Parts: sequence; structure tokens; C-alpha cells
Amino acid sequence: MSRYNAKATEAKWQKVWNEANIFKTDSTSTKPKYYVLEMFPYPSGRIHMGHVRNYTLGDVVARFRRANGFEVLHPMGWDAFGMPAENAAMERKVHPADWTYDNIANMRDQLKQVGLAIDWERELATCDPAYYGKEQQIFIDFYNAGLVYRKESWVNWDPVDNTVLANEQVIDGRGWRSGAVVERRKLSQWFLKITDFADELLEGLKALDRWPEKVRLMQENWIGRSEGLKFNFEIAETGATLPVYTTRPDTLFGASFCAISPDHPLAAELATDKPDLAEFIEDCRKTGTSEEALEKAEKRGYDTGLHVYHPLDKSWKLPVYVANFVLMDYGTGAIFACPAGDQRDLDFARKYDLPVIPVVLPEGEDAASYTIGTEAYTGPGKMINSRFMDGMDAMAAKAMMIDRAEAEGWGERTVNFRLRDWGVSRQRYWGTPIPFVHCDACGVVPVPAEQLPVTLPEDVSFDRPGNPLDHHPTWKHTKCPKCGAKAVRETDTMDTFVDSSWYFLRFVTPDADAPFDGDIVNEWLPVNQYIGGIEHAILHLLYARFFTRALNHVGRTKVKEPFEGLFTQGMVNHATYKDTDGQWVFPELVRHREDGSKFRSDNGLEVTEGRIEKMSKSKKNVVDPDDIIDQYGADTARWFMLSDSPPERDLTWTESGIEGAWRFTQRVFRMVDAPSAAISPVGAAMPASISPSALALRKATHKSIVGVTADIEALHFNKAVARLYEYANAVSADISGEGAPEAMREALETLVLLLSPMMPHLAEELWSKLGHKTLVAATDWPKADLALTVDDTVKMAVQVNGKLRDTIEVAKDLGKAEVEAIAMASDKLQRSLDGLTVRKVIVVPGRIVNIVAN
RNA sequence: GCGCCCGUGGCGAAACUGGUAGACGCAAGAGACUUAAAAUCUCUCGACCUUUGGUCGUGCCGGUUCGAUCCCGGCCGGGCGCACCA
Repeated sequence: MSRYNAKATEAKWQKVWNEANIFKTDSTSTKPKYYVLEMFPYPSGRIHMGHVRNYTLGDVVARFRRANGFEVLHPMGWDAFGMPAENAAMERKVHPADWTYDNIANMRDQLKQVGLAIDWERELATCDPAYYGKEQQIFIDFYNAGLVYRKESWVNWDPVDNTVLANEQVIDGRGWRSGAVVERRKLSQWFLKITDFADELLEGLKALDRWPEKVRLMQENWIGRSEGLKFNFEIAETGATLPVYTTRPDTLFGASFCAISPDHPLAAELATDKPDLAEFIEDCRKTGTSEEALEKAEKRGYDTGLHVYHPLDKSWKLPVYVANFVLMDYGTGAIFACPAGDQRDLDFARKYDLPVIPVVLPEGEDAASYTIGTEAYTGPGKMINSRFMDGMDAMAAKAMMIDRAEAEGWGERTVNFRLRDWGVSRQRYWGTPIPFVHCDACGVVPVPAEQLPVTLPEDVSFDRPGNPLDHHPTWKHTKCPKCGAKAVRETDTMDTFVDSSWYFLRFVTPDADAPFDGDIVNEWLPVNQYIGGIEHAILHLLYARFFTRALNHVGRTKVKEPFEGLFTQGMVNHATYKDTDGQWVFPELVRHREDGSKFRSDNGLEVTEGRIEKMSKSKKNVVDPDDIIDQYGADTARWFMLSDSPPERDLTWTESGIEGAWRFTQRVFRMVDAPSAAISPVGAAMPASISPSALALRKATHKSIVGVTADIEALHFNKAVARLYEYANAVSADISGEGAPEAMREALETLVLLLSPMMPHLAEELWSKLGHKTLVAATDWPKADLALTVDDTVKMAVQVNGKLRDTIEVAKDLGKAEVEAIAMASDKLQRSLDGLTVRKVIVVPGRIVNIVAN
């Protein structure tokens, strides 16, 4: 009996697949198409277990669909632009391109060892000019369609590194790298008009029924549609108008003041001759960087001394404040405040001692005695203190007020979104250059298509702060494409989320001159199954949806939604270990003693086991995929990742778990290598009459085909695994008599084929051991003989008052009366009915007999 | 604060979303084989009791039902998302 050598066997079959180019996709195939895609990785240099899980899940789907007759597209690429490459350049003096391509080479080797059924000929890297040049084309398309614009916008500016920081790079108001206090600066930035599609993106969510409800909800909240009333206040002192937006026009009679944003033009205007206001505005800007700071900041205001007339009563004037909690880029940047119905307004009113008039009366409260304390009431109720609205339901009053304002001409129904336009400018080197030129005479001019791609210069230095593109001696100097005069290139590069917003389209026709071939893309998109982490629930998935719609809008595709099915997999966790010095310890260094205590193999210190947490380098609770594959092989790692936990849930990696998977790998190998019973030759016909044990095995075989197929289709891989364990147990049972060799061959072949999407190398090895010259990867999925999946008899539970008393086995379609008679004949049942009177008997055929008695 | 999701043995989980709770695996225990170990194989494995049987048991309390892990209401615990969006 030989032992399974995973390492050698896996390398052997990977070579065979590679040489046969078996996973190559024919884009123009007439077979039904299936596009399965996992979120492409950032080339950090090494794959981690999260990658292995992600790509294994996708690979099972890809191999399963292939076996079921689909032309499968399953590509791989690299999300290769971004900051870490520049950090490496600064820290280690390696060029970002070299660093990135080295990492890609490493990770490609690692991924290939996992044995993925990928068409590697379609591989792409977003940092390749052949990719980002097409992205520039798309960007110009969008510009021509009015979806790209420049705007002065507030950014987080690091004065030491001379760069713009993303919100998450600002920690406690300081730059994450330099530690310098971050300033708010106004810079001219490039924006994509995602808000043009806000309504569509929201509406489109409804049809995405193969997306997790959770993700759809998160996107819905992110888009944040609200409906309300926009109207103009008239400023009493100047006669100027001040537009405001409200979702609660029903609370207009509860108004107590009006507030404008510190960034509001009116505030700036007033500040010119009010130094203390200018100071107040400056103050607000300083605190306004991180979201956490915003949350904690108390409500503060500046009384401008101005007043506005109430729109429903010109004799009523409201004071105008500049308030730190009013956002300039939502609505109109100005609000009317009803403290009784809004917590922020209430906090503000209490602080500045402004009136608080309750206007919505909650159910069960008395209008005469109802007051607002420190909590605003935002729920439903009846209107009070609101003149002509008194007694109305608040919801109805809102609708009525909007209609009335429109009818009387002083306001209009307005829809607002929380979603902002997408700022894509990054003042960095390692990204897609924004393909525009600044000309003194012509302004901002797109680079003509024939001059694309605008490539990054290679000779850059990172020893100065700021954007290397900006201080490159020659790169930015060019000629205006329009007038030919001296001009300057745009030195901003694009947010890397742009790169990942269309890669799934490029994969379909990776060699197209255009960004992609629209006709073929229309055939392949949407992606049938997209798989990735929940952390991309909003940004990446929303941007990709926007890009797809925008590309549709500019006429490049007919596709509107990129991903038909989305699956978000859980994280890979591991126990944490600490030694007596308080240092985190890698799991591979932990040794167990007989009494259950643990110590470090390198220095002997005692080790204690801590919480199970997401694998992370900082806590050292990681296992290296290379080590695992080296020791157990990729199949065993794949099998373990698919067993036990449902794929959407977190998975805890354990030593005993991978050991268990390894035992199963060996066991299946032995089952075929040294079968427990004789097996018939390849292709031998099943005899017409077979023994009971052979029939039992055949039934197990065909039931397993049905079960495993359904489980894989539903992505319930853990259930498929459980079923395969059960099936392996059935195949190990004693079998003899007529038909036994044929049933055993059928069983072993079926076992191998059902395992093959999960353990592809083992499957190939055993398939060849079973005498086949073909590849499992080129073999059809087994088909169940449904006649063998149904039993003649069925086990039914017999209950008294809902409690199990006995089980009976009866013919499958026996009538209710007969079933009842058999149940009643049970001794066990009669014993438990002793002394009781039967009131009613419920028979559910095939399931249960329940006797109601007392 | 608002919204959403989840609570089942020592552990990961399953139960065809109203019909025999705990399949399958891990861990543990007992035994066989072995000079011994590893590997392998067999058996036990929710709790309790007066153990050929019985009672309880799916976070807690209640409801609907012949029957509830599943449906409804209220708590408790854990997780995630959003958060001055007017």
C-alpha cells in the first residue's frame, strides 16, 4: 500500500493541465457561458489564507460549472497601483514598478500551487500601460459625456509630506506617516459624477436578488435618498434670499432659528467685516477633519445678527446663526431648525437659549402638558401648535406642506442624496495618470486618443516630499493638443478604486484595442458569480456598478449591472498565543505538552492561548499557505477551508482541522489505491440483476450525486463536504454478490468526480488509477439515475401530543388510514396511551403521525 | 443614537424554513492491532433520573399551533454597518 504524496502529485497534474491548456476560455464559444470571478488581489508579495479561501471558493464554482457543460471564464489579475509600492520605494529604494512586478511574480507562483482552474492567458495588471491606457480612454469618454469635472474641494493636507491624505490616513488630526497636524486646504480636484446615477444605483439594487441583503442595505443607506422641501428664506435686513432644504416641512411652526454652514458663501461674506466670525469659521475648519472628531464636537454657533422671515408668517422673524454642525455639501448648506423634532437643533437651542416649541404630539401624551426636555421627538404623532395643521397626522402634514408650497410658489419638492460625487484625484506617482493637459489659452484639454496612453515616467525619485510627477524635470511639460502652445500635464493620478471598477470587463477581451469589445462583453456580462470580502460592500461594489452604468451611458456596452450574483465570504481566524514576556507567538512555534500546557519551541517560554481572531501579522496568528501546501498539499488545505464552516461565515483555522482533512485525503487515496472489494474494468456494463448490498451502494451513489450537486449549486460547500464524508463511509461498507464489482467501480468513480471541484489533483490521480486515460477536468459531472434515489418505504415518527413515542416504516404511498392503523398497532405507542383518551389523530403522509390524547 | 444580522453539545455545524433536534467533522474516552509509538480499525460521546425506560433540552419570558430551532411579541447577550445628511 502506497502513501499519497501530495506534493509530487499536485505538481504533476498542474503540469498536465498547463500543457493541455485546459482552462483556456473561448470567448466566442456557443456553449452556455458562466463567468465566475473572485476579487483580484493587491500584490502585497505573499498570499495569505484569506486569498486561499477566496480563490478556492471561486475555483469550486468554476470547475463545477465547467463539468456541467458551461464555457467558463475564470480569470486572474492584479490590483497593482497604490501607496504601498511608493512606501517601499521610499523605505527601500526600490522602484515601485520593480517592487510590484516582483510581488506579482511571487504571488502568481503561489497561486498556481493552489491548483486553480484559471485562464492565465488573460492575466492583467492595472499598472500596465496596456491596461491603464484604456482606463484613460474611458475617463475621456466620461469627460465628453459630462461625467467628469473639476471642482475646488476641501482636502486633508499634510504640510510635511506635501500631499493629500485620505480620511483614513488622518489619525487624531495628524498625518499617519509624518505626524504633522493636518490642514484643510482647498484644491482643484477631479470628480466623477456618480450622483447622476444615484437614483439608478438605488433602483438597481432591487433587482440584485442574488446579492446578500446586507450589502444591498448598506448601499441603500450609503446612497441615502431623502425627499423634502426646498424653499427660500428672505433675509429681513438685506432682502437677500437664503435657500434651505428640509425633510420636515410639517415642523415649520416649530422653527426657532436658521443656521448656515461655516463654509456657506454668506458666512464668508459676513466674515469680511467681522473678525470674530472669521476666527469662528477658521476654528470650525480645524476640528472638521476626522469623522470621530465631528461626532464628539459640541454644537457651537455664531449669531450673525441677521434675521429671516418665516415663510408662513411674515410677522415672525428667526435669528440666523453660523453653526458648526451644518454641512455645506448637503442640501443647500443652510437649514431651518426645529429643536423639538431634531436632536442637533435641540442641543443647539438649549445651549443658546432659543425657543423649543413642540409641534408633534406622540400618542398617549397630552397637548397641554407635553414638553420637550433634553431629547427631541422624531417619531410619528399628531400636529400641535401648528395653526392650520393642528390635529393632522405628521406624515400627512409633511405631504400637504410640500404640495401647498409648490401650489403657492414659495418652495419645491426636492430629492437629496447622501451620496457625493467621487473625488478621484490623488497627488501620487503610482497610479493612472489623469489624461489631461493644462493650457493657458485653451484651459483643460483631454489628451487625444492617438496619444494615449499617457505613461508614467520611469526615472522618478522619492527622496523629496510631494508628488514625484510634479517635480519630475521634464514629464509634465508638453504641448497643448489643441493650439500647440506650451502646456503642462495634469500630475494627479487616479484613485485605485477606478482601476478596479472595470477590470471584470477587460478580462473578457484582454487584447482588445478598445478598453473591451462591447459585443463580446454583452455576451458575457454580468458576472454570474462574484466572490470577495464584505469589506468591499460599499466602495468597490458601488463604484463598479457606477462604472458599468456610465459605460452603458456612453454607449460602450448594453450591460447595466456588473455582478448578477455576489457572495461575500467570511474571514479566516486563528487562535492567538502569547508567551510569558507578553510577546505574540506564531502558531508554528507553539508546542503542546501532555498536560495541555504550551511552550515556545525556540526559547522554551511558557505560552498561553488567547482569543480567536482574524489572522493578522500584528498578532502573529497566521499560518503561511506555502507551509501548509508544502506539508499537506493544496487539496487538503482546500478541503479544510470548505468543510465545517459555511463559506459566508468566519472560519477558524486549526491544527487538528487540517490534520482531519489530511486523514480524509489519505483515506480516499487508499480507498481507490487498495479497494476493499473487487472492481470491474473500465466501462463494464452494470448487470440487470444485482445483490442487495450492491443495490444499497448504488442507491447511496445516486443519492449523493443529487445531494452534492444541489449543495454546490447553492454554494453550501460545507454541506457538500459532510455529504461526501457520509458517502465515503457508505463506499467503505462491505459489499458482495452479483453486480458488486460494477457497483464498486461506479461508486469510486462517482466519489472521485464529486470530490474533483474541491480536491482536483487527488481526483486526477485517482481517476488515472481507476484506469482512465482522460482528465477529470475534461470529464462531465455525473448524472443521477433518479429511479435509484427514491425508496419504497419511508420512516415516520409516531408522536403523542407532539412527543416522539415510536417510529414506523411504511410503504411510501400508503394511505392515511392504513398508516394510522400501523401506528396504532405499536406496542410502545399503546403503552404511552395507557390511561389516555384519544381525541384526534393527525397523519402527515411521509412525515409524522401525531395522536392528540388526554 | 439609528439600521441590520446572529445566539443549537466541549468545539465547527446540520435539520429539505412548521413535522423524529444535534447529520457530518473536530476534540475527548474505551478497546483491537503493535515489543512500543505513529498510522489504522471498532465502540461511546447534550443534561439529568429510580437506566429493556423516563424527564428536560435550540439565549431568557410569553403567544399562535395537534406539533415551534423555524412564525409573532417582549427582554438579555454578541457582532456588523452608518453616523452632525436637516
